[in-house]
This record gives sequence, structure tokens and C-alpha cells, in this order.
Amino acid sequence: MPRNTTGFDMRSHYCGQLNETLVDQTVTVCGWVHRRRDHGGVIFLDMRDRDGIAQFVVDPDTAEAFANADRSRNEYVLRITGSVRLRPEGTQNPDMPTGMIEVLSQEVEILNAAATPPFQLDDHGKVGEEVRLKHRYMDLRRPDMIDRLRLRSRISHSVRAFLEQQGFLDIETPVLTRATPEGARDYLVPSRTHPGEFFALPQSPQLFKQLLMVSGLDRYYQIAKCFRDEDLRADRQPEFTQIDIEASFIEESDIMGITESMIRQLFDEVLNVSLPEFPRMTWHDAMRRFGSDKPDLRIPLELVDVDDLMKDVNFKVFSGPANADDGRVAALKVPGGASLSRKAIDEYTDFVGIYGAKGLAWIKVNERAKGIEGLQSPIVKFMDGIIDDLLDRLDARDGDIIFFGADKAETVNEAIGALRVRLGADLELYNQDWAPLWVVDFPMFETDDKGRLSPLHHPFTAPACTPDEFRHDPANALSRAYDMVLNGTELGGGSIRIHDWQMQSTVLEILGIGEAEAREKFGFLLDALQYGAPPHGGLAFGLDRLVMLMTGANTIREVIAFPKTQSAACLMTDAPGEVTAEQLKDLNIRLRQKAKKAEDSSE
RNA sequence: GGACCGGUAGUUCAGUUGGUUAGAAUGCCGGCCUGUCACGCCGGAGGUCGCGAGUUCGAGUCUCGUCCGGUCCGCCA
Repeated sequence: MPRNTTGFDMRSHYCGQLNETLVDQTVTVCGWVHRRRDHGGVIFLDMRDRDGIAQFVVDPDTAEAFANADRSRNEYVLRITGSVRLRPEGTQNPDMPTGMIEVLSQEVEILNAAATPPFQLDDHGKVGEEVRLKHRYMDLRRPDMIDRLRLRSRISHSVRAFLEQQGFLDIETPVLTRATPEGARDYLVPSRTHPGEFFALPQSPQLFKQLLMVSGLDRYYQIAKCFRDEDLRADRQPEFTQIDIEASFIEESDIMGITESMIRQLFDEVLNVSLPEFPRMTWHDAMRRFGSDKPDLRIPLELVDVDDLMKDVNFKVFSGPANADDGRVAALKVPGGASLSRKAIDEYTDFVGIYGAKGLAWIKVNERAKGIEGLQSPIVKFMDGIIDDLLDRLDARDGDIIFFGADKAETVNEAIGALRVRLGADLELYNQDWAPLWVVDFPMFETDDKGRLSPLHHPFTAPACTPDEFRHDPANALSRAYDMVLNGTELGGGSIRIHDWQMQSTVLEILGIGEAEAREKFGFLLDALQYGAPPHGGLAFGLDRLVMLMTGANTIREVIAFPKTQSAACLMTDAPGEVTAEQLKDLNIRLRQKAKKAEDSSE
């Protein structure tokens, strides 16, 4: 009997495990025909399974095996028994991990035939994502996809092992729960037993994990599915996965320390990367220096304030924001950027326009020694008298370009912050592979367009000041929230929570949630906070984004086995779908209009 | 809700100023081939040009609408 490394009887080895140490041994593998090369007198079968690809040779001497190999086509499922041997001199394939050996097949059993695949599974043809998603079970056979899912599994395993070792308990929380106001749009599930009422799928286990702290579970974690019915992006799916963590009797430094260790150990174990210390940056500094609350520190460019210089220039586009309370004039110097073409600059002007910027001023520093003559710019004529101060402050040198944003501070931050990231990518300015950091000292609230306060994090975040100070000036209060950022992506965020029911009531009141509504929607939380709630806090990581970064994928769809499209549909199952009239009746639901598909077919 | 890009053979794409029978590569099918590994050679099949209107003597090509996919803005506590 061959040594069996698979633990099951049907086969002895995975294809990827075959190597020189097995020469002269008889092995049995099961897998898919990756490719078949028929030379008339001899047939080569590249067999593929989860572990890799190996070459099998079928000879006419074994007539039955040869006939089955002859019948086989791509993606047929075969079971092959044969003996491992070194490939003849000159026929080794150094491009294949198993290329030193081949298996001379004695038995070829066709376990299942396969229709012609809808697309080529090898790396040699490009395939559109739409086709891949429709036949996702085929797409997932590709080694790239298997590798990403395998890495995802290793990541969640590493995280679980770390947290278990630190005494965190894996506790499941409900998926059918109640809708709470604020936040994202809920996915709703109608209740049959309570006609007219609905469950909501959780946007996160936030309230449950806080209640587990009230229960005294002390340290909780869960790899939990979360649901938000909002429009999608490359890094956003309607259902996504969080590594959710909460602990009691802790402060910011405790939870930040332990989760930073977790991420550092994860990168070490899975990628063999030792991450640098995570610097801490205040939200205010991040916005000022990078125009973003999740700065990509791989890019060595910074926004520089020049409001003071621009207050008196004869150029209203700059002097206006420079003198306005909510305005900002910021400069972004790109070393060597003077070589950018007019066309490229026009494209960047369009780009910042997406974020509401009305234009993009610039100065090319061609030859600084020549003074104004050495500068090329549509705006330099307005800079009389300040140009030297400006260039000194930016340490501008020959060959640099300086971009300017002047508008409301929020617009400048968004536009020039995005431009900074775009330039980093376009000009390949990255000076390190991994740039993690903590962003801290977030404001409690932001002001929405109607002048109301809304929470920057969520309404259970504790303020970083005394209750008296908080009530006196909530608009300027800072929170005890923290975000972990990696390469310009928010990996996770969390906070120390409010554990005092009066403070929680105050926050809800400031957010415009009246006592009656708070009682109705959050009554169970306010009650719980009165029954001995410990100080507690936690954090949640976006697992999909983490895996995306660690695998180098461009979208989180590449690290999710069965993702949805931008319109939140599944091309494989065709979900969502219609339901029968009986089902709707059971749920006490009548549709206001016919579904679109029905409408199309009836007209 | 909005901006932009795309939809032509199973797949990836080309298709000129609106003009004959819509092409290529790959895949697929058949034949040949005993050392290939994206095997090779010969032959063949394969198309509602996303869908619907309109303009025109004539539409893959122009116009409008619509559906689908993608990127982004808004949105995502």
C-alpha cells in the first residue's frame, strides 16, 4: 500500500505533493484535467487539485487507461493510479514545482465528465469578471483564487489563535435582530409570527458585544458577518466580515496594544513581514498633513498650509479661503513633478473636480535661481512679494511642481488629499511596502449639512472629557476612538464605550434622539448600563480589506468566495429573486409594484 | 441620486466616413502524430453585434430610451 498523506482512502496524495522523494512509489490521485496533450501514441495529462498540478503519462500498453485518457477532456474528474518516476533527461520542466517527476499511469478512471468550460482556466487568457462571477465555482478552481482563499483561512486562524491565547471567548450573536436608528440602511427580514414587523440584519454586533461586557464575559471576539444596505465600492460589499473584539476594564492603550500585537504577529506568521512600530497621529494632524483620516504614509508628500501667505494676494480664489474661518489654502509639492505634461495636469484638474474643487492651481519650478522668470504657472503673477517665502516654506527645488487647493477646508482636504494618493500611485512614489499607524483623538461629532451633530464614530463612543465639559461644548469634544490604518485603508476602528447610562442618554439627546425614542430603540442598552456596566471598549477589523491588502488584490471581491456585484446581486444564484404569492401572504406583505423582471416580460 | 468607461463567436478583442457574405486569437469538434508541457500539423463548426425604438435606400457603426457589468462622487454611525 502506498503511504497515504490525504487521510482518506480514495487517493494517496495531492498532485502538488508529488516530488522526487516518491520515485518508484505507486500513488493514486484524484483531480481535474488541467490540460491534455495527445501525441497519438502517448497522452500527457496535467492533473490539478487544490495543492497543485502534476504531469501524468498514459501509454498505449495500458489499453483501458489509454482509452479513458483519450476520452478525457479539460475539467474531467479523474482518479489515476501510477508510479512516480524521474522524467527522462531533457524533459524536466523547471517552471513547474512538480516538473522533475511524472507519474506513469496504470489505471485511469473517469469519475465524472465535464461540459466544455465557459472560460479557460489557465493563466493565458484574460476573463471578464462578469463571466467569472456567473460560474464562480469554475473561477474558484484557478490556483490564484485558491491561494487567496487559503491565505484568508490562515489569516482568520492566526487571529483566532492569538485571541484565544489572550483569553478572548468566541461568542456568537444574533443575525436576526432589531433595527436601530442612525448608521447605514438596514437589510430587513419580515416576521411571519409578528405580522407587519421586521427583523434587521446587524450592521455590526456592536450592542451585543457591549451587553456581553455587562454580563461579565470580560473578553469577547467573533468573526462576524455584518450587513449594510448601501451602495457598493471596490472595497465594500453588502455583507462583509468583521473581526469583532471587546474587552472590559481596559483603556485605549490596552486595546490598541493587544490588537497591534495581533496584527504584527499575523503579518509575521502569514507573510513573514515584520511591521514597523505603529505611530500614533491625531485626527487633526492627519487631516492637516494628509487631508485624510486614513493617510497613506507610504507616499512621502504632505499638504502644507499657506493661508497666512495668501491672505493679501490679489487673487480672490486664494485670498477668500485664506481669510475665511472655514477656508483653507494648502500646497502640495511633488519633487520632480515639473515634467508633468499639460495634459496630465488637466486630468488632475478634472480629478479634483470630482471632489468639488473648482480648479487646480500649480507652479512649476523650472529654475529657481532665475526668480519669477524661472517659474511656470498661471497664477504666479498674483504671488508678487510672497513667492520666495512660499518656495522657502515648501523647500521647492528645480524640477518640482506645486499644486494648490483653495476652498472650504473640507473640500481642500478631500480634493488635495485624494490628489496626493493619486499622485503616489501614478508616479510610484511609495517609499515602503507597509505603513501602519493609529489615528487617535477624533472629534465626537461632525456637523451635517443641516447643522445637526452626528457621531463621527457611533453614538456609544465615550467622550474624552468630563461629563460637565462635554455637556457644555459637545460640538468641540474629542472622543476616545481610535482607527488602525494601513496603506491608506482603514483596517479597523474602535473606541472606549460609554458605560454610564446618564452619559449615554446625554449623547443620544445631543444627537436629537429624544427620550421616548431612545427608550424605544435603545431601552435595553440604557437598562443594561444601570445594572453594573463595567468600563469597556473594543475594536472591529474589516477582515475582507485586511485579506485584500495582504494578498495584493484590487477588490475585496477577489478575496470573497461568492461576492455580489455593484448592484448587490449574485450573478451565480441570480439573487435576489422573486418569491411566490403564498410566501408574501404568509408574511403579510403586498408589493406596491410588480417586480422589474415580471414587468419586462409582460410588456 | 449623479459622472465616466464597457457590452460583437464559448472566451478575450478588432471592426475605417453608415455600404458586398461581421473578422482575429484562443477555446470547441473531427483527422494525423510516442516526449509534450500554452505540444504541433490539416480540416470544420460556431454570431438575437445586450435589448427596444428612431433616422436612413441601407445601422455592429448615428440618435433616444432601457438592461447588465465596472470605477468613482453622494451614501457607508
